[in-house]
This record gives sequence, structure tokens and C-alpha cells, in this order.
Amino acid sequence: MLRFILLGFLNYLPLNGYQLKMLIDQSTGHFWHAYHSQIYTTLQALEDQGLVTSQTDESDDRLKRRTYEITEAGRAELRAWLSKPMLETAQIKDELLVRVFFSGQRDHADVIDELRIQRRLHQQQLEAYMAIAADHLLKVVTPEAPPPVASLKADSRMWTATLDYGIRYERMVLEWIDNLVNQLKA
Amino acid sequence: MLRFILLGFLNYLPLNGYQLKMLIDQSTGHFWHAYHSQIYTTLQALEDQGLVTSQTDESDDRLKRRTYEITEAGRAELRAWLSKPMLETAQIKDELLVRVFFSGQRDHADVIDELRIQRRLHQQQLEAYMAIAADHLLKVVTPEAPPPVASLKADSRMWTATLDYGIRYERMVLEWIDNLVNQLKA
DNA sequence: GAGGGCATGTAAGCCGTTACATGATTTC
DNA sequence: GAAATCATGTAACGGCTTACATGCCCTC
Repeated sequence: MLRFILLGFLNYLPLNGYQLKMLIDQSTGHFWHAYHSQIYTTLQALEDQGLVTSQTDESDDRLKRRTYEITEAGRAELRAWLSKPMLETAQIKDELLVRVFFSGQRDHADVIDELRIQRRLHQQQLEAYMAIAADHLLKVVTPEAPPPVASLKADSRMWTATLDYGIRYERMVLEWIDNLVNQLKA
Repeated sequence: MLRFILLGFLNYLPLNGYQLKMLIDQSTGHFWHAYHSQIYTTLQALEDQGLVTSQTDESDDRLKRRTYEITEAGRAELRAWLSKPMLETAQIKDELLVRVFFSGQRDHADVIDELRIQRRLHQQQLEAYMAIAADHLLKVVTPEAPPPVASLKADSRMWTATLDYGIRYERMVLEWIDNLVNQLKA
């Protein structure tokens, strides 16, 4: 999965591993996070498969900075992946729900405490999402240059859609927690 | 994680691997699924650690049926896990969101088609959740006997809470998809 | 006797997590 | 000169997925 995220970003412009990590943390990481270790190894794998090329920037400094560029094969791979629609839904994996499921015999007060911790965290996440301006992402991808791709507007709309998902998700969780806490207090 | 799910169920009553698989599929599997291969190997690991014991039923047939029972150490392990509250939120991992994120350059019609497939699947899941009566789970766990644990009522409430989560989640996703489809059509 | 449900296992491989490890540049 | 940020890697491990493999029992 991460391979497609990397190809997806490199499809916009050449980037190094560190920049990819930053981009992911601020965008796709909210629904598919990755550690830098995995990013570097996956980039290596993509290069071995000829889907990206890399070059060390010798020009301006002695920093071992490696910039990755997508190849035509890489773009084809990305397009092929996108063209095959998902036919199942994503599986939820949420430890909190497992904990709640088996919390029947726990002290209600303890369960409520835990739910309140979660509530605070989700509240923070909601606020973080709402603070992200829609065009913020545009700025991240294109620091001080005009868009390298013709219509980043269509992309921007999709980015906003995933942000919208995050907001709806966090609101839903907050409502669920509030509802459950109230029930447990009664 | 699966270890705690297994301990959680075995904390109610002794079960074999197959029964655990069935129970998971119908309950916790909605937020933490598991393949039978992992269930059997994890049960073996739990036994090696003295958290469960097993015995082959020789009594009535030649079927190699192995029933697992939780030990006192197992109950302690489960209690210890439950008593330590989660301090982070679960990470979402949703391929659909990754796909949407990078779908800016795709044909809108194709994206809409894909979203409609997802809509149908989520609609079905929502209906499945709503069809599950709250006491259904009670029946699954205690087929034709009185509850082995004093108050399964408290547990039942928690099970219902996770089911409620599922319903809220599916509704949220449906609304998000409808909203996005409408936007893409405009 | 064919198919579906009951029942249990092994093994390879992939992906992701955690930890270890290093070093330059920039800012206070 | 200390701390934060930029920048890149390796390695061990654990958990999950996929595939392979087997065999009984019951119903049609």
C-alpha cells in the first residue's frame, strides 16, 4: 500500500525520503501512516523495480540527500492500481472497541475514565483537522512555485474530501463516546 | 491483540478454536478480524505461556476437537490488560481514502462508480448490523444454558455499544460518500 | 456420492513496528 | 555550544495474510 502512496506523491513532483515522510505525516498519514524506516526501504524496492529513479544531490552541499523521481513505468503502475476499483470495504482495526467489548466486568468509573481520555484525544484530532486549511496542502506540495501539474485543483478537491472524512469520523467517535459515557453513568 | 480477544471469550466459557472463530466473525471481527490460522497458532502460544489449558474431547467421538479453558494466570493477564487504559487513539488504515486522495486525475465517472460500489457494500454492512438483535450475542455465547457468569447483562451492554459504533460508523461513511458523489457530479 | 459445515493444523512470506545508528545544518 | 531539524539508513522481530493440507459428519 505504501508503495502507491509514494508513487502518488512522486507523480506530482520529485521528492526525497524526508519530504515524503513529512507529506505523509500531514496528509495520508491520517488514514495510512508510515515510519521513515519503511519509507526508505520501500523507495529502495521501488527503484529496484524500475518504478522510480534516484540521484544524490552533489550540487550544493555534502548532505547525502537522495531525490526520487517517478518513471513512466511508475506512472503506469499507479494508474493501473487506481483503475482497478476496490471491491471490498476496509477492515476496521480498533483496539478501543475490543477493550470496550470486554469491559463489561470492569468498574464503570474506570471505563468512563478511559473513554474520557479517548474523548480528549479525538477532540484534539478534530480540532487539528479543522485547522488545516484546504489550500494548506497545496502549499506543502508546491512551496514557492506554480503547480507542476496542470490542474492540481482536482487533486485539491480529493484531498479536501479525505479531510472531510476525518472530520466526520472524529465527530462520529465523539458522539459515540458521549453516548456511551452517559449510558454508563445512568 | 488477538490474544486478548481469545482470553476475553474464554473468560466467559471454554471453547474450541472453531467456536472462537465463529464468535469473532460475528462480533469482534467487525473491528478486529482474524484468520483461523492465526487463531490456532495464538491459542498454542497462549497454552505455552500457561494462560490457557486445552484438552482433546475423547468422550463422544473420534473428532480431533480441542477445547480451551482459561487459567487463573490467563484471567490475570486479561485483567491487567484491561486495567491499563489506552493513551493513544487507534490509527485508521483505509485503502479507500488513499485511493480517493490520489484520484484527482481520474475520470470523475470512474471515481463515482467506485464510490457507488463502496456505498452498496457499506449499506449492506449497516443493514447487517441493524439486523443483529442485542440479545443475539447472548444466545451465541450461551446456546441453551443459563449464563455461566453472574451478570452477563453488563457485558451485553458493552457488546451493544460496539454494535452501536458500527452503525454510526457505517452511517457516517454513507453520508460522506453521498456528499462526495454529489460534489463530483456537480 | 456430492457438497457443505465442522474442525485443526503448518509454512512461507509480507508488511509494519521498534530499536539501533549516524551525521550535517540551522537556530538560539 | 546545545538543541532542533534535516536526512538516511540497517536489523530484528512480531503479527497478520495467504496458501497448502487433511479428514470427519451430516444432509440432500
